[in-house]
Amino acid sequence: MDILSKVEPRDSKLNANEWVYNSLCQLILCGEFVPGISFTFRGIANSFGVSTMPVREAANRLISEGALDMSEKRRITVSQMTQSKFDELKVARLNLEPQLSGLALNHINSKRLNLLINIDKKLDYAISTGNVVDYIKYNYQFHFGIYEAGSSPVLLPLVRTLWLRFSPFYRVVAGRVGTQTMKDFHHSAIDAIKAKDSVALIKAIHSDILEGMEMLNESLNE
Amino acid sequence: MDILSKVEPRDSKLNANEWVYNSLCQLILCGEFVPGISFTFRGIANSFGVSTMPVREAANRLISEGALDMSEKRRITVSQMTQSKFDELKVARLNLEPQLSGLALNHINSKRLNLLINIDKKLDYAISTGNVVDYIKYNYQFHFGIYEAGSSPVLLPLVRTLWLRFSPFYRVVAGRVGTQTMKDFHHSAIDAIKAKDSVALIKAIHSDILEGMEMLNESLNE
DNA sequence: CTATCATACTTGTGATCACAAATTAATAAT
DNA sequence: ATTATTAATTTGTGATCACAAGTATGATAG
Repeated sequence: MDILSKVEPRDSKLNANEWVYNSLCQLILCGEFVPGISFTFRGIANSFGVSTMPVREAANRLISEGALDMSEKRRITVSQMTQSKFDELKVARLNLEPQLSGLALNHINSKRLNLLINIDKKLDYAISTGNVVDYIKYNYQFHFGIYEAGSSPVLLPLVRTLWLRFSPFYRVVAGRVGTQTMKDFHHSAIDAIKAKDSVALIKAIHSDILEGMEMLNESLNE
Repeated sequence: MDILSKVEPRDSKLNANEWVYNSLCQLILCGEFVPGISFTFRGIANSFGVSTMPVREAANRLISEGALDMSEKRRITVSQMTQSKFDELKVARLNLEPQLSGLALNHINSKRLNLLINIDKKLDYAISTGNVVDYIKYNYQFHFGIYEAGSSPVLLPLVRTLWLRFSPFYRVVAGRVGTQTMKDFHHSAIDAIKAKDSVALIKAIHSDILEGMEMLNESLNE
């Protein structure tokens, strides 16, 4: 697979293993990977032009975070979604992300607000043109554009692992049902941020997650 | 440091890196490590009698989970607690662990219930004799004796990372204030399990966490 | 054509080595 | 005695190698 073209070039002050880890995260979160696809250490190492060493560190980290699986047949695979995993992801997201957005609200300045508005525009455009990959990407950027405002040392990494786990599944479902049925619930979040209304923001994020996870759950049952 | 004596011997069917990881987790969760203590890859490798390779994988995983820090520029340390970390840990625990116990309740059979009752007895004894290390250990065993009943693939690993993060701090505070002021809020949890009352169990776990974290928070501010 | 088994190849794991960067020890200078 | 400078040592990182265990390939027999 041609990975390097979809990945940011290596920053010289970044360790090789961090570069590989960040790149794999980006690929997962932006919906480039599909559940079930499998890799090998040597294969990834070849794609990135590094030795297997930094790949082992990056991939093992993603395995421990639940984003990748080490199959019993000596292959690294993108985790498949199951009903029980999904139910727990929903519980975790609904309990953590609204809280996290509430903590971040005070740190959202006007510059970041404009950024969010801009991302949301691109999101709307992706929906109207049926661009699934862009939809996944900008939806991610919108949520973490909020969450990352306050640099929460515990909740933010936690929530990131949740997204790493469901993003590949998200990609598949979005690709199947298309973007026509997708709605954009981010406007009420933006309004809440403008009004600096913490309760309203928490509520907006909560219903956004609920709506999205409902949609995913329907696809899981058929 | 003499590590091997406090750690389970290596299971032959376990990879070296898993053995090291599990052992380090056990040491952290049972309060054997104190925040600020520092290691090196080669030092740990020597203690375990393995090469640096499996230690790197184990320690890097713990670093990515927030239990250890790669601090300054070349030392692995047990993370120090800060107020913001603590506040987020409290939020995360209160939002995840009660839910997790609720999911696990249906999978607690009478055998496991007896195990929990037994652990709680040891916990009471540790409190009355002022044995801080045992208190930390049995408190952990009690909570995860509940949580692990239902093998939750998402919430359980998540909650484990939370415990990895606050356990060393817990150890310090408990050592300072002693066990005299500690109360045992587990009886109401046991009653709820006996009655198979999900709501009551969730409430019991919630107040147990709240009480414990309140105690920790006081020590953080002085 | 199918099934069985031996062979060749690939994989993750762990050990070892090279190396630059950082820390520590040692020495010299004031 | 204290500081500045240099040498020695230790550290994490990444590459490479050996190896057992898995997978794919292909030959052989029925």
